[in-house]
Amino acid sequence: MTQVQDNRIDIPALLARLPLFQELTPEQVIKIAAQAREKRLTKGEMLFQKGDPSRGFYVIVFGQLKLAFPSSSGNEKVVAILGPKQSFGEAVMFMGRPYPLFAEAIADTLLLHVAKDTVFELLASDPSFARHMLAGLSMRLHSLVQDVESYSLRSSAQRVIGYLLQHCLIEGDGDFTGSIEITLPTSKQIIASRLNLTPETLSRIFHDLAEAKLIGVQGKQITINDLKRLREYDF
Amino acid sequence: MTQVQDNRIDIPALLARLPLFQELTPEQVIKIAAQAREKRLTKGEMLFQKGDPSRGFYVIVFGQLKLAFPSSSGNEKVVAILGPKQSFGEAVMFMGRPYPLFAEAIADTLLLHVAKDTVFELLASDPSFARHMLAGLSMRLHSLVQDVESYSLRSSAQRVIGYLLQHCLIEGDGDFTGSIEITLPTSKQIIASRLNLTPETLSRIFHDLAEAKLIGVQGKQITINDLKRLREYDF
DNA sequence: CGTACCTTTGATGTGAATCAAGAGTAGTGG
DNA sequence: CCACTACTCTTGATTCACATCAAAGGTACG
Repeated sequence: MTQVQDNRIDIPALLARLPLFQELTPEQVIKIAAQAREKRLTKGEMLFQKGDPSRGFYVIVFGQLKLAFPSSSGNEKVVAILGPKQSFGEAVMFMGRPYPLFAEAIADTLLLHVAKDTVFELLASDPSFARHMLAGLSMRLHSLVQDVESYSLRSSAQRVIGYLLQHCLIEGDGDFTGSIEITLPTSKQIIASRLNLTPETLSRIFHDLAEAKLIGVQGKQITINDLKRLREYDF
Repeated sequence: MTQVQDNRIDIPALLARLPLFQELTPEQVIKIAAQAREKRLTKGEMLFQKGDPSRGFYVIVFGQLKLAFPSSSGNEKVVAILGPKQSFGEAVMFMGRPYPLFAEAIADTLLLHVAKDTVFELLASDPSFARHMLAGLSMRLHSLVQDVESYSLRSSAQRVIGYLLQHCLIEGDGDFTGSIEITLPTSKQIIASRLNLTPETLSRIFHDLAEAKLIGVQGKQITINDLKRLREYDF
């Protein structure tokens, strides 16, 4: 919230820390920063709708947003929950097609928009940028493939466990024998959709896992009591 | 089958026709061709297993193969059915991770293997190659996102219809008012898995659509009688 | 021409969605 | 600070789409 009020942010420094721009020269980073557009969103605001044209890609400075498919029957399918330092929209930009999904801020958010032209100039001048861009898209592709595997081969409980385990790796600092604390990044509703579940089903799964003493649930705080047994919970 | 016996194929000419290599100079294409390795597979043979390391990517000259996840319970999940001129394995190559799925020939197949080093040299020397590679990965990402949408938002019948409609666009040559013939590229078993269905369910859906006079089914020959009504079949 | 696999058809089972209420929990304004 | 509104989350009863199980044709191919 302190930064929201601050209109002057050190954009070059911020960009230079992103994996995507890691190997660029300071001059290149400054050039991108100069050409990038700031975009502020308040919670609940739409960044783009499905079908909108793409003019570049986005980087999240702070805040949080979701990428999701709209659906006739009101319920939507969340594909990704994104936070600071994450970028999105690259693939759509390279294909010159309209967005296949919509983006909505789920917290007050500051974004940088990097224009297509800026990217293409960089690609032409710096092969290492191309490699990073390719690596970035490859990662995205890989995790989507993982999602497809989850959706088609795993039960709802297994998907929830997979989600928790993935977030252990990020948050858990070495302490693997004891209990691990996770803070859910957003509402259970949104997480349920991300896991292709209804909120009711997610709630029941948390309940069952808690009853089996595998985890503890207290609002957004999840305690993993027995990592080993959770991994093997394979019914 | 005639080409299988022929050990001399004009590889440069073949490569030059691929979208990926479209803008390369003749010299570059010849260089790739010289460094590419031929790989022959007979129907049923594995190209790589889940977990194998990647040393480059593949291009299909002729034949057909499937990319799929193995599953403990024997049943597998087919992610892609690939044919001539299609490439695969780029993303895994760029990430330096092992394959997340396996590849199996579903017909006698000839592949070209382009080594990682070759790709990286090209990337460094030709920005247009980088753009094509990025466009290629973006397309792949886009279609995976479509798959995720299908799996999570559409019913089994809708997925089957979507599959048929997609194949109309490729095979259907303008004649939109009359009936359109489609030849399924492989067995119904594999197509069912690709659509996240059991063979039984796919069979029943074909039966229902045929009963409603929307399509005709005769082995691998599918006749679409009423494209308009098929598109609107939304139950 | 027989064996092995693909495909169809029918009967039954089940995981997760849907429907329906109630219990937190969080912001809002008087 | 407390009541008011609006969500979000939980819990239970019921339903349904699709899978599973079982068995009988078809089809291909050695």
